[in-house]
Amino acid sequence: MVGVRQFNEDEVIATALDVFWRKGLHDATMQDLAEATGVQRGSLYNAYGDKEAIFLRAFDQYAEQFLEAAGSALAGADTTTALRSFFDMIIVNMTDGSPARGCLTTRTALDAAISSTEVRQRVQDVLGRLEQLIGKALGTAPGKRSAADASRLARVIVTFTRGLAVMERAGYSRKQLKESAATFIDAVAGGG
Amino acid sequence: MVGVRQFNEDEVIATALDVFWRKGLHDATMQDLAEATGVQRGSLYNAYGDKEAIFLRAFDQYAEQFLEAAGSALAGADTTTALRSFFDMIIVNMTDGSPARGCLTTRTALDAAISSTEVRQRVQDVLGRLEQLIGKALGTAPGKRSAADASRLARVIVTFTRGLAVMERAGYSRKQLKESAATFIDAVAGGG
DNA sequence: ATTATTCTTGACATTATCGTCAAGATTGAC
DNA sequence: GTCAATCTTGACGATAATGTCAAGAATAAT
Repeated sequence: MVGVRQFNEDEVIATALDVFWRKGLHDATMQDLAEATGVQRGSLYNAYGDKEAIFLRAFDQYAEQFLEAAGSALAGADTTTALRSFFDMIIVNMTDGSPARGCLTTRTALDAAISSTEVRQRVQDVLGRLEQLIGKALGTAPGKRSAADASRLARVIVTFTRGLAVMERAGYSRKQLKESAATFIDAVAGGG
Repeated sequence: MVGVRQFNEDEVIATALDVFWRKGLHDATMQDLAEATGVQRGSLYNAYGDKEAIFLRAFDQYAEQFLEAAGSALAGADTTTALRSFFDMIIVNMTDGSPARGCLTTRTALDAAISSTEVRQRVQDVLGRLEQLIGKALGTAPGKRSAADASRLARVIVTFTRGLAVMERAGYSRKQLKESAATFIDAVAGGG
């Protein structure tokens, strides 16, 4: 290699992730990325092609972190414990930072109409994998639930997490979100 | 009045609502509004001031329609029936049109970070009123539920509707959304 | 040291949007 | 029919974002 790259790619992607998380794919500009990373616009274009390519890398990094954290949180002894730590993780994830950054996946999903197929695919992929993780966690509980029920319930739970992300954007506090999550868990773990 | 306005304001606002619903507050341009309504940009600025003022009028119209429809749907005999027709209404509302328009409130909530206080206020207001409507519907059921429980559950239900709106944007079909809603209703109405 | 390659930099052209304004058109009131 | 107020129209300037490019800087390999 000659004329070697002057910046650390991992650091740039991590910083880009923060920018996208705070502003969203659509609203973050190359200018924003350049300022945050300290890498000039031209260099970013040279290195990655365009904004979306940077986003995809950043989003992939985010998705891995997120799904791993979800998997860990769901590894509780019983369903209720697993769901409690899972929702705690989710809610902290979206209410962290000042101002809170919200949920990147949800924000990106809402931009669906103006995003490329690749971006939409990434969102679906994360939600699908999350659903799988939850389904597995539900499935391991003492078998009073059928596999089909576990699947359906997993999707309901994923849907509810998306709802929490919207409520956060609408101004609900971490405490309020936690209370709703607790009520939800009681309802589905108790009766479903 | 002299030099009278050449367009019907109600029609313009209704058309603007359609544009905002399809594109979102942020992505709809005055150009879009001008083309859709047949009223020139300059005239719109003259009549309303700016894009947000038009949005607020359109959103208010939307909110009234929506909450009235929600109220009617929730007027069922028992809680389960009420919730079923409510979710049917919600899901049709967000999957209607081709391509589907999604949920305006949810989309607007996600734009929160870049919107004015007034816009955010409108979103909170709709969600709060919806929560009230649902709480009332739950409260009228044979009193096996305390008022506090009904409140908490109402917020959970609102949150779940927001989740459905996100899932719709992520690409889930009307049928899938209805299945999730049915599972959700069974869980909360049965066990909660 | 020289070379060839790659990266960096700043400028450029393009496109889109915003909001404003002056000139012209329209119309109710007298 | 004239007047005065209001609306309409098209043009304008400002700003911001995109993506491209040529010239210069940096460096690994020889």
